[in-house]
Amino acid sequence: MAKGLVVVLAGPCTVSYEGRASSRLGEGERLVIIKRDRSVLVHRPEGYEPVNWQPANSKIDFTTSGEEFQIRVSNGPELLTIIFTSPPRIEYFELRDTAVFEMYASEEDMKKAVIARPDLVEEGFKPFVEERPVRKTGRVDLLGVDRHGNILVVEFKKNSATAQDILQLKTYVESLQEEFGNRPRAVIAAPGLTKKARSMLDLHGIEFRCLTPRQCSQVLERMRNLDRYL
Amino acid sequence: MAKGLVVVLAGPCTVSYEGRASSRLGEGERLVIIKRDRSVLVHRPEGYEPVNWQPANSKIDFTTSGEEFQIRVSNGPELLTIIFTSPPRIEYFELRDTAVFEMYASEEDMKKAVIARPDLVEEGFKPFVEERPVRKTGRVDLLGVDRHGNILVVEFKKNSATAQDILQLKTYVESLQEEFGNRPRAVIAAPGLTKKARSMLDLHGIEFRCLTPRQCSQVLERMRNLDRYL
DNA sequence: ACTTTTATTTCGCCG
DNA sequence: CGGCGAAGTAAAAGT
Repeated sequence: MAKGLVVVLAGPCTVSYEGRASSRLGEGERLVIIKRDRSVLVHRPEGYEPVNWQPANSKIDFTTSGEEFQIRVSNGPELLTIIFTSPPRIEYFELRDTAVFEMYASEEDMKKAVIARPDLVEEGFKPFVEERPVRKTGRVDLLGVDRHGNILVVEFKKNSATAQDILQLKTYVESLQEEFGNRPRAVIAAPGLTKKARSMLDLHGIEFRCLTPRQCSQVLERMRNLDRYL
Repeated sequence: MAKGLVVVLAGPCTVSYEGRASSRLGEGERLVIIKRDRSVLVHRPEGYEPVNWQPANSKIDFTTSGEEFQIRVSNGPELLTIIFTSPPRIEYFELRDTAVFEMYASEEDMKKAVIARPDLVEEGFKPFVEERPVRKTGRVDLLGVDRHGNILVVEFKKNSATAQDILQLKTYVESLQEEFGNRPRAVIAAPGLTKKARSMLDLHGIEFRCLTPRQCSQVLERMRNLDRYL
């Protein structure tokens, strides 16, 4: 098996798996993808998931006996066996890929949505500063006042807020308390909370507002449609 | 899943995704797999998971502009955009696959095995009800009586039972206690226990029965062989 | 190294 | 259609 190569085999095969569970798949035509990290995927012609697989760094053995071409992929106690009942079509792909995958926080969009519709955080909320610097090296996502004139800071998270998120917001609140003379209200706006984060809310006097990136993108989409009419 | 054309494109591309979240992937060579059910997978040369994807029944549009070949895959609010910066190599695979995939040794199978051989949990155990609802939104895997006529509930886990599993079972026991008037015995049947789970057993009055998916699948296999003789 | 938590989870079942 | 639970979940983060 040459290095840096992705191999795709296509043909009629049976697949069996023994390990944490067992599975059997009778004869049919599938794609078998062998990546250069020695991970193996067996894909049927439909569905997102591979029907069987083996993770990276597996031991891969090829055997031929008569018409049959057999691939054994083992990883500790896990064994995947693919038997091609007639010779598969084989395609080789030399893939160079060094790019970094970046999952973008849509927190920017959440902020935009809340600026457009402050009631997403709380009825009567009036935001007035974005990305307000705090504590030498930090920024609070959004700062404003609530309906009673209390200062209110909002931190956005596109995934469930973690314990660390709560702690960070807490340090911001403490800094702002020193700066303003009294303690601002703090709201973490996120689609959820990890268990630990939930238990920390009361302890640090931080409030939670459930806000999903999905809601926010819908708000923004509605705004764009509205803009088109004006 | 009778017959299907699966298309594999390979070449230098950038990938972006907008939907529940957002992602960006700079230029690099990948495999793009378009299945017959209009699901799309973008695979890098390493790793089990596709870096980006779109599920079955997506809307797929192809556009060419100059050197660029663009694929837009949309599914409701989700949009995946693949831009090939130079023409990709394209391979077509006609795959016929009608076989039935069979998986053994799930939690479901553990339950089946115990119903066939209740002594796997305990001598004299008589199971009565499967998946009995409890507590508005929960279900206890198996409910029956022990040799002394005490109600006994069994929860199956195919991996080592966790602290969370113990807590869940505890809440079920408390609910059933309210419902039945006295506290049922509770057994967690799993191949093992995490350290924390072990320390919680006595505390919450829950019993542990070591039961592996392997044992269970052997029991079921023996039953199948027996059926063949009758 | 082990446990816990997350995920564009996917997938299936059941109401 | 939504909500919940299982998955050979895999992968990442916390302990």
